[in-house]
Amino acid sequence: MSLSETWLNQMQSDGSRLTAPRRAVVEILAEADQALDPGEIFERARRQHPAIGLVTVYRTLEKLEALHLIERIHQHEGCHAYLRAAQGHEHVLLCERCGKALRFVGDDLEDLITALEKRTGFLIREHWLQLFGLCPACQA
Amino acid sequence: MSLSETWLNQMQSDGSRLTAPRRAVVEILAEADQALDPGEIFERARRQHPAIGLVTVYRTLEKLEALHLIERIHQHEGCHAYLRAAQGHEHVLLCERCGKALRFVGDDLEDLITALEKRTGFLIREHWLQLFGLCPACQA
DNA sequence: CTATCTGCAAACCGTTTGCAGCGTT
DNA sequence: AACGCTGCAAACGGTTTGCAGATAG
Repeated sequence: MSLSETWLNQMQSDGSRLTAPRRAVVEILAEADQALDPGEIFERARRQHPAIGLVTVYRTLEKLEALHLIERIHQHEGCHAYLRAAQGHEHVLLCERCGKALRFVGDDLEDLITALEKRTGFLIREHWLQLFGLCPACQA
Repeated sequence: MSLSETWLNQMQSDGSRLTAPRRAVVEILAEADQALDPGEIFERARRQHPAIGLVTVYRTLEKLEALHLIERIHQHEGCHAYLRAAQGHEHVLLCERCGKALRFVGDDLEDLITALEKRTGFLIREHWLQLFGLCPACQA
């Protein structure tokens, strides 16, 4: 089963209806190898389903985010792009030039976190780690 | 010399003029122990200088950011708050409840980054690390 | 004296909301 | 048949811009 089918099933179990514009948005996000903002998603969705409205894109994003299937990615240029959500301890590596996004697992932070908790008295509950650079293709 | 004086000097060297509304904004940001958004800065600046306009806050933020004296902090709730810029390899630890921000130095990421570069072919040039939790006061 | 800065009002633009009709289940 | 979904248009709210007068250097 493809990722978009899985997402559609989850949406349906949640009480959502499966409509053509929604399928278009889900497919775009499930297949994307980079974070996309609402405008970009709208533009792409339009190619499959020209009648779609931007509002439907926003509403579908809201639902997908509520189900933790996608999440907002923060970058220098803005924080309005969405990507498949991290699973477990995944973080993200982004190409600064083409936007290509790669998720990776890497949790060597335990020691740092424990030391900081001791030093600052904070109780640390979450961490964000993002790496930026150039993907192989963009180094050329 | 206090931090706000240092910042004001840097602005002046850059060709900016030192005006009362600007001094108010600079002092607020230099002294803040948490990230503040334009509206919050405006509200506080107003107390010292009631005639100040929101626009001046935005324009001062722009200058301070261009001089790398402050930077935008990204949080779940939004990405519009500014904090004293990180120096060198500093990262940030934020209290989810009161917003208190602490900068810390902690760079155990070399190994992770080298391993990822080898594995993905990316050339990694930057990383963001943010920790979230509860400060000592907010744990009570 | 001159260039920069200021506050105001208006323009902007991405996002959200209200609504009447449509489509899924 | 019922309820959710759709696109449209209007509302919204934060940010930016144009401008004429004020002010730092």
